[in-house]
Amino acid sequence: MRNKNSIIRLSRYKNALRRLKTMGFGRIFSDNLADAIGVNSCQVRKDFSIFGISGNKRGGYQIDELIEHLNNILGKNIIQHAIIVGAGNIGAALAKYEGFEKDGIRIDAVFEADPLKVNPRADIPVLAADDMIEFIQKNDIRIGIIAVPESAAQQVLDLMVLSGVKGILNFAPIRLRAPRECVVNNVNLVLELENVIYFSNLLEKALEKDAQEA
Amino acid sequence: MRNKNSIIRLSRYKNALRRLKTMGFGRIFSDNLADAIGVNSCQVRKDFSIFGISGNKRGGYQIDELIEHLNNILGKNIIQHAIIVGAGNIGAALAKYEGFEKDGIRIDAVFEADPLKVNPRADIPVLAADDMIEFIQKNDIRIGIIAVPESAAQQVLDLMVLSGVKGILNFAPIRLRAPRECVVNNVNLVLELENVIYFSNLLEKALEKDAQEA
DNA sequence: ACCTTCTTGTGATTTTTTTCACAATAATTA
DNA sequence: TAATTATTGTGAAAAAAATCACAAGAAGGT
Repeated sequence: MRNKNSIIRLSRYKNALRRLKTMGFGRIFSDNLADAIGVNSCQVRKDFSIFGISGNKRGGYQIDELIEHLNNILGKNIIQHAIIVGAGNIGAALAKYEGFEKDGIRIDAVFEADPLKVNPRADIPVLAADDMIEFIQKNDIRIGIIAVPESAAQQVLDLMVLSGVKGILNFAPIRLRAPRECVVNNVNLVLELENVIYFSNLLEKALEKDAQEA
Repeated sequence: MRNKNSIIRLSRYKNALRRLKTMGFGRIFSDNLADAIGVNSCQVRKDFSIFGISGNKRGGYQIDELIEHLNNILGKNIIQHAIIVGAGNIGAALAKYEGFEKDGIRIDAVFEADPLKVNPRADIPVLAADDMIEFIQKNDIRIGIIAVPESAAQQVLDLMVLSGVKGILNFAPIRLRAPRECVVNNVNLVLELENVIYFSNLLEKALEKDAQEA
């Protein structure tokens, strides 16, 4: 785990590679890939170097091999099973999102506290929250997605961990506490948007200033 | 812009502060705040120092003042108007998400290419994609959210920029090209989940190894 | 077969970010 | 009011990440 960011980039590379492949490329150079994800080419080579991926001097990298290699590193050559907790806006959208399946991630079920939203016959079944622990244990689920309100999030996490979940993607806008043996990754939508607002304001001010000085 | 991460943390602080306030706190120390968002206390003080926020030695920080100050820095003392393009799973969920409004971000409209999904009378109106440029210009919209498929994303960005949008939050899983005067922030849900999978696998292997060695 | 050209792979360097450590100082207590 | 204690604010140090720069080695040309 030499660099936490490099692993995020590996996923990006894989994405870009898939696109480049459909565009007809069979091999690729570090600078093409760098362009595609917006970093510089040594970054690409260094990332590959860290994970022991090697190419061919002057010949670049074979795309198929590269994707295979990345999938191995990312644990994507086996289908990954996950559940979502919370069938609200975000939870429901994630359940319907096709992007996961395409990437070897299967959402096995959604869990929801509101009995009116429970629907075991849906394409992806929406089950009662009380059945979560049993489901996780029976199906050996390792990955959970939390899409419940802030106030319920910690409790959901605790139950997941208790049942054996090892990795959690959390959409509740709050920092959750998890034991060492469980990884938590947070996505905070408001925060991402605030970030855009801040930097675009900043940029606008900087450009105005430049214009005045010129 | 001394440190790109510090601005992200400012949003997190603000979030935590709101929570701490509802819990009855009136003032706060750097180590409480650090705990709340999971960093160490010098980080908090250094972040504040960078943005000229100061507290009271031994007295800590007044929460109300601090929130006010953060809102100023983040440009959140004025309501920020934004639009969403794409009324699919993600776009629709974002439109319904209450988190934005609470934070002074108003979604003024959603734009959608599919005429069947257009509904100008919805709570947040869903308008025809062709009307986007005019809407952005008339309403002086600066912030756009892209929630369309990968294949349409670049085109949407280009139109937004052309119309005057200065900051974009992109949910399409692709790197978009934007001119210097427009900030783009990417959220890639599959990638976030892959990250969880990678690190939880890694952790599990590491723990197994520890157990064997012990 | 040799020369030229292009691209990888990586140690060294630079830049960025985080953490340390402690002087300065406000609140609290005696 | 003086002594004590807790907490800030920040330069300096350490750690982490990105970039440079170039030797090594394939591919293609002559």
